[in-house]
Amino acid sequence: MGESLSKKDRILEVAERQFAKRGFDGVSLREITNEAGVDVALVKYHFGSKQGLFDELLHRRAEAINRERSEALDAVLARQDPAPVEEIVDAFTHTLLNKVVSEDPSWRSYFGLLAQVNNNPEWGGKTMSKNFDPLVRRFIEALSRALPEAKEADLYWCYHFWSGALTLTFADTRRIDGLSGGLCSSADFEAVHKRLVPFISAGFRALCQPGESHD
Amino acid sequence: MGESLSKKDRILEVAERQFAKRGFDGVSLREITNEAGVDVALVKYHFGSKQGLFDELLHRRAEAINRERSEALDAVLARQDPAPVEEIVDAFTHTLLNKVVSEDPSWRSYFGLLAQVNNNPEWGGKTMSKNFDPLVRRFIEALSRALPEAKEADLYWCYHFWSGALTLTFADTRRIDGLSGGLCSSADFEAVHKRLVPFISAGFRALCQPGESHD
DNA sequence: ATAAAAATTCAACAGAAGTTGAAAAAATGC
DNA sequence: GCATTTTTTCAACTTCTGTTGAATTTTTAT
Repeated sequence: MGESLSKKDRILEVAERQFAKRGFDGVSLREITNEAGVDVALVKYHFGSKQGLFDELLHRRAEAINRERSEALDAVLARQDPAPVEEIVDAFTHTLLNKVVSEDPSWRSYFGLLAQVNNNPEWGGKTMSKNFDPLVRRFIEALSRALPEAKEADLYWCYHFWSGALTLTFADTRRIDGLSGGLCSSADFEAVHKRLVPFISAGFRALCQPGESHD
Repeated sequence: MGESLSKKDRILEVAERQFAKRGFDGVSLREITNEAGVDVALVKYHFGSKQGLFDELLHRRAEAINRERSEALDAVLARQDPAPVEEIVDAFTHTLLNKVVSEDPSWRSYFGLLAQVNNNPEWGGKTMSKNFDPLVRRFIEALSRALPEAKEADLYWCYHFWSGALTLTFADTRRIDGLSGGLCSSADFEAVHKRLVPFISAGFRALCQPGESHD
């Protein structure tokens, strides 16, 4: 059989892609189940509800991400602690971008999903926090050692900007393609990786290193 | 009289707030018209369709924003051209943040709306481009003069990161409130303003000033 | 082989969705 | 005051929404 995925997995795969593209309310269960070639009722059986399906999507890859990122941070800190800002920022970022560049395309859908969630004013904050804040705190602590003069609030705001930049990247709106007249491509995640780390690191230093006065 | 707005304007006001909070597909016309105290059919009469209402919302404030930002840039460049990166970045940013801080709360809804649009993978890129790209190009040209060694692609990517950071701010997800243990507040746009400009400016310099080394 | 459990299908409901044509009301111009 | 246009209401119609109970098939374990 060419299609060896279970019906449950087919639902997950299609739902991930469609939710990422059109948002939670922008896709109906029937659109998902039709594309997956299964009955609508299976959603209730396997996931309880539409919201249950969405939550499962979000959760199932979050642990893997958190583990990989945590290990990447461990590796950096094992070599040197405090570590350079660039290396900490890179540990947080390259895990995601590598997955998008090299591995199966479903990861790209997942990060698109995260982009939707991260910018959702209703429940996005809570959902992101539940899945990722413990890990983020580890990174911020590492950054706080790398930038010993930093005020804590500044570190959180820097992370906020960082998160926004990364998120818009994963949203993959193709706006930059037209804006740049074809010079840049929204899907060129290698180009992003090369630039995001120094960009964000410089931002952290500017706000969190002594001598820079911002208030 | 407390309520002197026309029915058309009441629809616009409620729709702006609700779309910003829950997205285009997350709100029904009846929720909007009920809250506004008008008949559903008025949407078709005044705006043609739900999409027409949304487009009108987006468009009606875009021109004012573009004009103000353009004048802010003019003022900076009149004083000095090439202008310092910080001043150019600030001209782009403070127009929005000032409106959110001081003026009527509907602006905050509008920027929340922009956050929704900017991260929409389906039609967000096209919509943002149509409304804002000509102005963005002016800013990028000014930045290109401020950073004469910059490669063009780097400038566009820097703008992309910048846009993402600003956008997540306007999404106002309150994630940072919990993450920071109450140290930061998602709604504290003054705190953002104080930090965003140096953060983004440092990013631009890091990527676009080749000689500058930061280690 | 058979009984129990898991997975899947079927048909439907009850409500909500965007849209719409026609009638009524209000505002406008003369 | 009357005719015309603009605005608003009313009622409905399809289509689609998430959800669900019961029946059926498939798998698993014995």
